Amino acid sequence: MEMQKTYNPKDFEDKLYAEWTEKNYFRAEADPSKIPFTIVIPPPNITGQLHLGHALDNTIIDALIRFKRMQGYSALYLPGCDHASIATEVKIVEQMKKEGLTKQDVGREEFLRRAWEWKDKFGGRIVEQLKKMGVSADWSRLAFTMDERCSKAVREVFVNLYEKGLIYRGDRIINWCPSCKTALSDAEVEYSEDASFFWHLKYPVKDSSESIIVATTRPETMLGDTAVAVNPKDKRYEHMVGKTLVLPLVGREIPVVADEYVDMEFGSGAVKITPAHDPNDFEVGLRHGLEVIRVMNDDGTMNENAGKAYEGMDHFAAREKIVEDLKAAGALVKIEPHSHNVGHCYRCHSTVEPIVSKQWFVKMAPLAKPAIDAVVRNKIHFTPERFSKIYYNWMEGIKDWCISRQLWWGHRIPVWYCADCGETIVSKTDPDACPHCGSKNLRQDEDVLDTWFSSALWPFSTLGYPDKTEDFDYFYPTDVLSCGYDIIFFWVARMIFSGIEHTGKVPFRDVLLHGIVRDEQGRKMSKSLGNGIDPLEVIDEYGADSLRFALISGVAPGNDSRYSRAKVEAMRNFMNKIWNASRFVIMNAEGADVPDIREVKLSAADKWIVSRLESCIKEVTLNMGKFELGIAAGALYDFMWSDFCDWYIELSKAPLYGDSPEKKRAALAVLCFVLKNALKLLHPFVPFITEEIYGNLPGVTGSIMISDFPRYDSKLAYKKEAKAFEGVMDIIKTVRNMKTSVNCPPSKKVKLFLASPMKRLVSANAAAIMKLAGVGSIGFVESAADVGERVLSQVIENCTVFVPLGELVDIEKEKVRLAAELERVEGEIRRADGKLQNRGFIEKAPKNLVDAERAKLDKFIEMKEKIERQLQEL
RNA sequence: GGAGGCAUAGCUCAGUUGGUUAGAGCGCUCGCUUCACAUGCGAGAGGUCGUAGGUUCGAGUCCUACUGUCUCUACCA
Repeated sequence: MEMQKTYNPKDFEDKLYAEWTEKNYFRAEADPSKIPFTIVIPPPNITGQLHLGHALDNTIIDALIRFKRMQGYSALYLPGCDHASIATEVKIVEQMKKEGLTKQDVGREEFLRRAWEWKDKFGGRIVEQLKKMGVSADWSRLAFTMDERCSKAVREVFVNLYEKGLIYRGDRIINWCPSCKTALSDAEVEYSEDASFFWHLKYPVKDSSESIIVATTRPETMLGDTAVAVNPKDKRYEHMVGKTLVLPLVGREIPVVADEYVDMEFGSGAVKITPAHDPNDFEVGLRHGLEVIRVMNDDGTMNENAGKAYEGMDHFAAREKIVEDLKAAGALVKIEPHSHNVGHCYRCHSTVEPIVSKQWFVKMAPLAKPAIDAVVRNKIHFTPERFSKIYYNWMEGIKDWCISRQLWWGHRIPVWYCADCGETIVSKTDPDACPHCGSKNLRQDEDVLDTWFSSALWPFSTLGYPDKTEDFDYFYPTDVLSCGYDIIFFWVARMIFSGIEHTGKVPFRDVLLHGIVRDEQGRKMSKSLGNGIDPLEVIDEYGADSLRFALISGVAPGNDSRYSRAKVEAMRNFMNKIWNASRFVIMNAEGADVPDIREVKLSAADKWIVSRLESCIKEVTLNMGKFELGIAAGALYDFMWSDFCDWYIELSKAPLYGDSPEKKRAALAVLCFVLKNALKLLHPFVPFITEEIYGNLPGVTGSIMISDFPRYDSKLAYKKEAKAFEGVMDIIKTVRNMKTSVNCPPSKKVKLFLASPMKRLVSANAAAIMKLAGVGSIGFVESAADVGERVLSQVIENCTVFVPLGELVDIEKEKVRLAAELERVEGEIRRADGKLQNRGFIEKAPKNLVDAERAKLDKFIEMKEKIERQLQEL
């Protein structure tokens, strides 16, 4: 088959993916003769399309999966999507708004119909995007958080937790989004420093001329005040404690209480207490038995408790009016600018109102303890390690998890209330009648569960839990969990305690965290900035492999990275390089009989590249194991481009186009051997191009994705030979350098003279030296004088290089250059000598390092002598 | 308030348990119609590794403080 001159991924990416799918290569079997290796996808939200963060996620995971699959594991990449309760619901509400409809207009049933329609559309789109990326996921196991399997797990878990007393319902302060009209968990609130004001209010003491001043950032909540608190140690207010105040505008009589919570240094040292609308005040209220008066409705408007003047007003409007009225009543002391942290809904960004509400909660303390333990005892390991500290920090201070949401899209809470006897029924299956009174008049809880409640079960709900399925037995616990560090709390932590609690096992052994993919200027990609990148567009322009390699190279675990078109372009160039190198090999191998490298006599250059390949195998394998994919990718980039293309392919041209059939056979054998193995090493990162080329290699059958990953072979390491051959390479580099330094065109052939003990090696590689350095003849001499012309000379390890360049040589310039060189070498001698003079170094450093340093010193001393001789001869 | 990250070439970043003369890509300079590739080839310039101490035979790497910067987290009304 003819290969195109340039790499054109569109010619084969889709075709190969279809072939892989058709041949069922992605399917992982519960095969007892193999070791399982499992990763579950961080399920993308069905709210929209994939972005570069997903692309990074999936590149990392797919690389690990393909690597393990090639190593003989039964590698399962389990794909799926998340229903993303609140996020999707927001989208659907928006969509309906365009039609002039609200949730209430269409009703629950129709709303859910629309949501499923949305799911089918976007879920399908996400799957297509993942396929474009080349992800080798087992689509036969495609999961969705609201499918039957996962929903069954949700009910199982809810009921079990309830029965263990770990789920309860109660009135607590929660975060309320007035726009989404639902409760939010603490994790779903984002704080930002907003400019606002501090309103100082004066509350008079009953039947007295005294008053107390309090400051607030939310004056409208004063309607719900049921006390004023001061610090018990505060001398200023000692006499006030126990007195009664008259709440302005309302006229309610409220006590002054003493509570440690109050910071004497802050504000006036007196705090108005609104138990219904502030988490701290709620706690104070509990301690002092204060009344809880809600003055706001769920939609953020004031309710009847706020009084007729404000009822029905939005709280922001009410705020203005209340401030006006307070001012008129003489209760407003002053207003000062103040910036403070305000919570916002993570989906719609409205200001979150803390309010008292009846919600379902998960009791966290008993769940957090074993989850912390699992990481402490290294049953789960974080990469990078530092994230375990962040995990501990959060887990140790965790509060109960509010799991009920006043939404429709999601898992409906499996709780029913009997209208006749008031019984609460919590059940895995829908009950027909009240077990207490037999009434059929049951009403299911209206609310759904936090979307993260089902995500928390993902590693086992997708594998069949609670049923004891073959998949569950074989693939669970999973091996690696890879995702961005931004969802440690939302997801990773919750999977850990859920896995331990419900399956008795940690859900995965390794957590591999990556950073955020930012834009070229280092900004987060976001809708509002319009700086998001669609992976599909990048793939369309450069191919999936280029994108994958760009995302993964130069990136360390846990570190943020920047996306730039230039980076992708550079990697596209690398793909083109691989493509053309392969084209070179295949063209030369065409029609020839390519032997195994063990059947041919290897040249020094051959042994060198094979040696380089072996160390590359070692480095890639090692770093894949440590999740250092960036390092592995970098090693491959260097090996492929520098070692294989720039050096070996050029070196191979001499035997390839020479007149010895034996040497040609050997070179061909090595070219094919090295290329084939390099492609295998590259395959986990760039699956398409490697598969396409692999199929064109002579004598190769089958797919690269199910071939064996290369194993380091010490018999092919050729350490000594490789090192020796580097001497030849140094000669070539030196000659090139010399020619450039006198503006001699590379194509102009020069005569080369060497004073070298490596005479045999040089002679054996004369053809390569002549070709790569642009040399016409090679001679051996003792010193520059033997050449008999004006020469440039350069002392390198084991060798002095002389190139007669006649008139081009400027003696004075040459003297300066040599003097500089001498200085450098002398510097090295001082450094090495200093080290060796140091008794501590000799005694404490490893012996091989000391020996190496001695050898180095000898080498530099020899070089110094030679350079001095050159200078003398000039 | 608490915690964590980052600071290395003009730019973007690697640098594995401390150990050769600190690397890459992009950019820059010079030279190349070399029969795989100009999405290329060769040569080169460019860094006292944020500052100050410390540990060590040895520090870009470990410790402490400081400066700058980013992020997470938290109940200061």
